[in-house]
Order: sequence, then structure tokens, then C-alpha cells
Amino acid sequence: MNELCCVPLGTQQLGDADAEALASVLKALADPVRLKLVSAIAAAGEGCACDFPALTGKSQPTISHHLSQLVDAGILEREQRGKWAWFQVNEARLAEICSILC
Amino acid sequence: MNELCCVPLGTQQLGDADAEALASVLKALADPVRLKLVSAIAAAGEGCACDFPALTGKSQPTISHHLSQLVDAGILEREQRGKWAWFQVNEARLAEICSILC
DNA sequence: ACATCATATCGATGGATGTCAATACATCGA
DNA sequence: TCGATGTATTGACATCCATCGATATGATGT
Repeated sequence: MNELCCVPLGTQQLGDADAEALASVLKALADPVRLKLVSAIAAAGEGCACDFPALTGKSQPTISHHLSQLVDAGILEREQRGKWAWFQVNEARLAEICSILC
Repeated sequence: MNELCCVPLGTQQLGDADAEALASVLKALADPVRLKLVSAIAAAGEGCACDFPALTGKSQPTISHHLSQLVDAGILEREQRGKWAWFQVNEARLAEICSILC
């Protein structure tokens, strides 16, 4: 999870590296299935991977793939409980994104 | 430019239509070239399409394509001045995104 | 150790996307 | 009206990405 640059978009011209970093985090969010996952986890405070295929209508491998992307982007945090994987939203990461956009 | 739903992500579970709408706007932002365009325009207050190929190192058709996506997403607003196309950032649209993420 | 269940990885595939060259369209000045 | 210039569209191509079935990995309880 790269550090997410910088100052608000309009403060100064975004450099190449910062643009890449910000784009990759936004890309992780920019998918309807992943947004539903983040929303469900945020609304409940936490969420178990076992519930998400039913919630989204997607297969277990697909959900696993999406969750990995969100974790890699620093948007979700993963916690193993027995054989279940639980996730929480990294509120600070979302706030970081907002602080750049606005 | 669709109306961008809803309440913060963690307030209630995001519906299918809202997830699609939000994802499409985020997708418009989630590209390094487009982020550089938005940043340049925001920093200067406005920007002319004629300057962007040099700024980004991309061809004129590529820039035109990216600008269209940003306008379609409601992130930029286009204004024709003679034969030049000028753009401004729709601050309200960015604020709308932030109000959903945080 | 073994069977079971939850999750991750692999391989394949169809569709979306960024990019450019070529060309069309639009606007202006002469 | 005509040439010049800025922008949009078209067509093609390579790459990326979401998705799934099959399978591997990991953890638990017996």
C-alpha cells in the first residue's frame, strides 16, 4: 500500500508518480462489486468473506480477487479468525482520498 | 451525467444502481492521464485542450477521448471559445464524490 | 492423520479500455 | 469561398480486467 501523495488536486500540478499512485487506488474503488463490498463492510463495521458471494451474486474466487485488490489498495484490512476472513474499512485511507479530491 | 446517488458508503448498503453510478464516475477519475488533466485545470482555474498533448505526452485524439470521458462523468465542464475548447473542474461533482466516500 | 470447510491461486476467456494514425468536422481569417 | 488550424470521430490493435471452473492451500475438529 503506497503512500498516497500529495495535496489537493488543484493546489499544484500532479506529478507522474503521484498520478499513478492515486489512479491505482481510485481504480480499486471504481468497480460496482467492490463498492458494494466496501459499503456492506462499512455499514456493518466489519464483514466476513463467507457472506459476500450471496450478497453480490458473484462466485467465491471472484470475491476473493476483489477483496485482495481492496486490501492491496489499503482500503480494506484483513483479519483471520479461525478459518474465516474478516474485513474492516480503513477509514483513514478513504479520508486520504477525499483530502486529495477536495 | 447521472445523479450521483446517495449517502455515505457506511450509512446503508449500496444498491446495484447506485454502485454502478458511483463506479462509473470513479472510473473516469481512475486514470493517471485524466488525473493530470483534472489537476492542471484545477490548479490553473481553467485549461485549453490545445495545451494538453504537450503537458501529458499523449496524442491529440487520446486527449480528446479523455476529456470527453471527464465531461461525460460530470467532472469537467466544456466551453467553446472560438476554435478552442476550454475546460473547468466541476468542484461540486468532486465534493459529491467525497461526501459519499467519507 | 483425516475429512471438512473457508479461502486463495491458476488458467482460460470474453469484454472493456488506452492508444494512435487517418480522417472528418468546425471555426476563423483572408 | 478557401485555406489553415483546433477538435472530434473512426478503425484498428494491444493490453488490461472481471469472471468462472478447477484445483491448491490452510485451518478446524474428530
